Amino acid sequence: MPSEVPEEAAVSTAATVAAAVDSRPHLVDGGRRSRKKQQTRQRLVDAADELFATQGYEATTTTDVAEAADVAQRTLFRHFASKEALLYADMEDARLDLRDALAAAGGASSAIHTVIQALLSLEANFAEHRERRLLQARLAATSPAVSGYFRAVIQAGWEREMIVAISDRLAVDPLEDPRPEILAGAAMSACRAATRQWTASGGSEDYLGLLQRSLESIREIVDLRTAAAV
Amino acid sequence: MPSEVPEEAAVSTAATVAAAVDSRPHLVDGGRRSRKKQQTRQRLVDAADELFATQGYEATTTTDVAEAADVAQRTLFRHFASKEALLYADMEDARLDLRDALAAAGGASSAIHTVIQALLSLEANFAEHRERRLLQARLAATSPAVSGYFRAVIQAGWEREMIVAISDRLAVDPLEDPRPEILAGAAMSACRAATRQWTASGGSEDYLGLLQRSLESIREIVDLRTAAAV
DNA sequence: CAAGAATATGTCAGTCACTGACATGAGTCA
DNA sequence: TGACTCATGTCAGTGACTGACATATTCTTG
Repeated sequence: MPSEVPEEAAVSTAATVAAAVDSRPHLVDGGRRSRKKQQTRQRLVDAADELFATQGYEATTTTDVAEAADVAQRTLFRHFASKEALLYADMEDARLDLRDALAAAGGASSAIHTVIQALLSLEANFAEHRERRLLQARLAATSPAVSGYFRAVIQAGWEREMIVAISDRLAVDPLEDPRPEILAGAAMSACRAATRQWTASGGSEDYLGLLQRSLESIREIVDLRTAAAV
Repeated sequence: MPSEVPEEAAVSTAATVAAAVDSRPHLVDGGRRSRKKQQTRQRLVDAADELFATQGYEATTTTDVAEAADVAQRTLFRHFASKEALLYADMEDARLDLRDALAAAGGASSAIHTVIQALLSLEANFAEHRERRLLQARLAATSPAVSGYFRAVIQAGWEREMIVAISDRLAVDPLEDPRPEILAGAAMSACRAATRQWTASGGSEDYLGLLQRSLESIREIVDLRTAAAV
């Protein structure tokens, strides 16, 4: 078995969930200064999307993006921690949305229901990002750096949100009880599978339906026998 | 939901499993030339382990490792695709072992049983790598690059092996049916959880027992209710 | 055994993501 | 207006990784 690790040993408790809603800098609008900062950020994201889409991910340098956004490369790295973070700029918000959705779905009858309900509720918000998500999927298909970032950062971050919510709800210690982590891992795998199907269809299929079917089939993995078919 | 991707659209079928056993260059021993090459490789791995353990991962440069192994840095990168690959040098072998184990466990009553059986059978072989696995876990805890590599490369590779084996066995298309991927994701999360517990104990607890308990609890994730405790 | 083909390694120069330090200028606030 | 904050520019790094070419060792073949 591979070796892994606490990922971030001290996970915050759900008590912090409600208080965290306001930690989204680009939604608060202090004044001209922060407005300009957000404009710069947006220009960078737009420039990156454009260049990634036309030239490909690897072929685009961070200097290219910075110049297209008419800022110094140094400025790019003051807004984004990495080249990959540019592509997944919207995902930090989505993670906080997931946190809220998990809290809102806390009343469900079982943990798996909470998770499914929360993830499905997110999809409504996501319909608007169709183009961007197709781009992300297409680039992840062709660049190991992108798919690696997705797994290592985005997916891991989402799993952590679920682990906190689930273990809080079950009143278990996620360092002792593996079940929250397993459920979170299964849920994210279901999301990946749904996204793969959706992407393969070029975005034409109904994503919500695919996701729902995929998430529902988590229940079946215990009884997969040779006889079974789709 | 995050966007992801085929990971490597065309997955090989289980038909290739048997034929792949001999694809481990450092086990075949052609003559003096390949023997020397393997010695160089081993010196690099040993030097890396030593330096990573004493100075830490980030503080060790690839040039440090190369010099400690008395080769050029360029030679290091002819043997290993990345700095992280040095640390997880044994994992490529382990993946092939997993492939064999999955084939061997193919007769189990259900897919989840096949997976559990295969993973548990691997643990026997792994007892010998105790030190190295503790090091890997410790470094993954402190370095995002390491934990990211683990998730993005090692774990993803193992999941692919499981997906191929499971979907072959169920005679389903893994691009259409999400269940093999979900099961694989759940299994790897169980492995991570077990490894985390084992690492937290400093390697003193019985890893096989932890892994078994963790893998068995995959069955329970469907029925997690608030009432339940450990 | 003496070429000659393969190939593992060394050397060197280069690319690119990312960072620390310092300067500057626009935005904010008393 | 004047002091203070902070987003940005500039510049000089560092470090992982790569292509190209030279060299030396090993394998092969006549």
